[in-house]
Amino acid sequence: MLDIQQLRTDLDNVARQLAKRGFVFPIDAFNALEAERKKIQTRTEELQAQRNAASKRIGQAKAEGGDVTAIMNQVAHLGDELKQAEAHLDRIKREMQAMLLEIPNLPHASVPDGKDETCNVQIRRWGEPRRFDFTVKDHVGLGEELGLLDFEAAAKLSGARFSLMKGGLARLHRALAQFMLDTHTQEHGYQETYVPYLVGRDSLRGTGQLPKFEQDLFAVSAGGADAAGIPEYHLIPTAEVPITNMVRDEIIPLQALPLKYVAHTPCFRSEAGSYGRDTRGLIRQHQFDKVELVHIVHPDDSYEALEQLVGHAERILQKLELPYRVMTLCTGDMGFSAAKTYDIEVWLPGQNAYREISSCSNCEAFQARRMQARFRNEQGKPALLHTLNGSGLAVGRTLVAVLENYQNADGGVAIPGVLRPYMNGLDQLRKSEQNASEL
RNA sequence: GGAGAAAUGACCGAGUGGUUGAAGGUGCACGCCUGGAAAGCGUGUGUACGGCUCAAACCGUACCGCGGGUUCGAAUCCCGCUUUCUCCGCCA
Repeated sequence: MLDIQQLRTDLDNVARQLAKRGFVFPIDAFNALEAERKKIQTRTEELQAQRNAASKRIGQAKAEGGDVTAIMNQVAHLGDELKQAEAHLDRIKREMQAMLLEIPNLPHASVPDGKDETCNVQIRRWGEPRRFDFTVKDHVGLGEELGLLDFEAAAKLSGARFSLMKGGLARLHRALAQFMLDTHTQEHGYQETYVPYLVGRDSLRGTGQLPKFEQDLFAVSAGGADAAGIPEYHLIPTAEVPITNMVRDEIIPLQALPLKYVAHTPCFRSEAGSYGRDTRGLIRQHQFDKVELVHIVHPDDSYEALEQLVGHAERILQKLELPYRVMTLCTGDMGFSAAKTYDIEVWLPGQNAYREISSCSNCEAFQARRMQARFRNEQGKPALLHTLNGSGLAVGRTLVAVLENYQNADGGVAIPGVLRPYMNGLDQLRKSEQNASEL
């Protein structure tokens, strides 16, 4: 949510900045609503003041045993008008709030202009894609030929965009998540958290998924779908939601900052509107695991924190020796809540392309304002925090990257060195039946 | 799922219709005192929104879990909800 004060005083500039990300600010509607708000609020408060003054006099008169009917008559007519004014003001405030909740964050000055992902800017590259002297397979071919990846079974159980892994592959998937958690907690100073996978609407509003992106979420109601108009819970689309909302309606003491949390969770996304995209394989699933990093920081420190955050995510790929590049997203490609976003894209030999494996964003005070997430500043006054989040990393996509980058001519897949301790020492996924049962 | 109890400021805690933003205490800040500290004494100590302002001061409004209602007036009365605790049932 943007600062209403800023909208009142600097509207044209705000509208111009939002236009860069393809958002058309309803200037006229806003101004009209704001003018009405001012008028009605002034009137309402005036009436309230009259009522309060009269009531006070009634109290005094009664205490002195005086006659009260004269004042009562004076104030009698106020009731209806006041009630009407209050209702009107309430309506306007709701309307204003609804408008505010639909407006995306302002892009930071350092974000490149552009309409879509073709305008993103590469800022660095790490590692060289390996050269293969055989025809590479993609992760689907590899996983299915190993007998460890079964999309048919997943489709039978749940439908499209679900996956089922077995044996060494399922173990590798778990190993990746463990490895990421261990690295972030032991080397990068994050506190591990275990969080709910079902969250309420307030939480989703806080981080910006609601009200605008309801169709991207899965809703859950106790007692089944028939029970509900408004669903009780939503499955988290990312651990960013539960983790960041830990500070909702809180005032964090200055010396507690920065807060750095990591969680490994499944994520659930409806992928509405992505029909036909990435239909093959593990890249785009309704359910996937992710290790998520969240920073809750002092506003002065948030851009430094963003650089650290990206570095922490990159560190995972470096340890796995997977080539990647870091992109600054342009204004037109950023998510709703972000002021600045870096995407990390990993090299996938099966697609002969770099594909997103992490997205790290500074949301500045955008989420904090929605959440009323504050800290007590140097003057002892509550002030809005800045929130950041980033994948560190998407586990499923990392698994894809390992399979494709570490494949051998015989269809086997080497286990990256850092993962072997998590794999009971196994150094290779082989095309043998035993493979699965050895573990 | 059933029965009961509770929810007040940073914290504890008083307050069953009338100058209550809210007694008292703790904590915190500042001052006095002291060689220094403690104790003691004094003063102060919420947030949000709006008006007027360059700004501050000032003024107004709202806020005692949340949402409604009754009333000239609600922390206080009524209704609904949420959360926490206790007991019973069920359960990984």
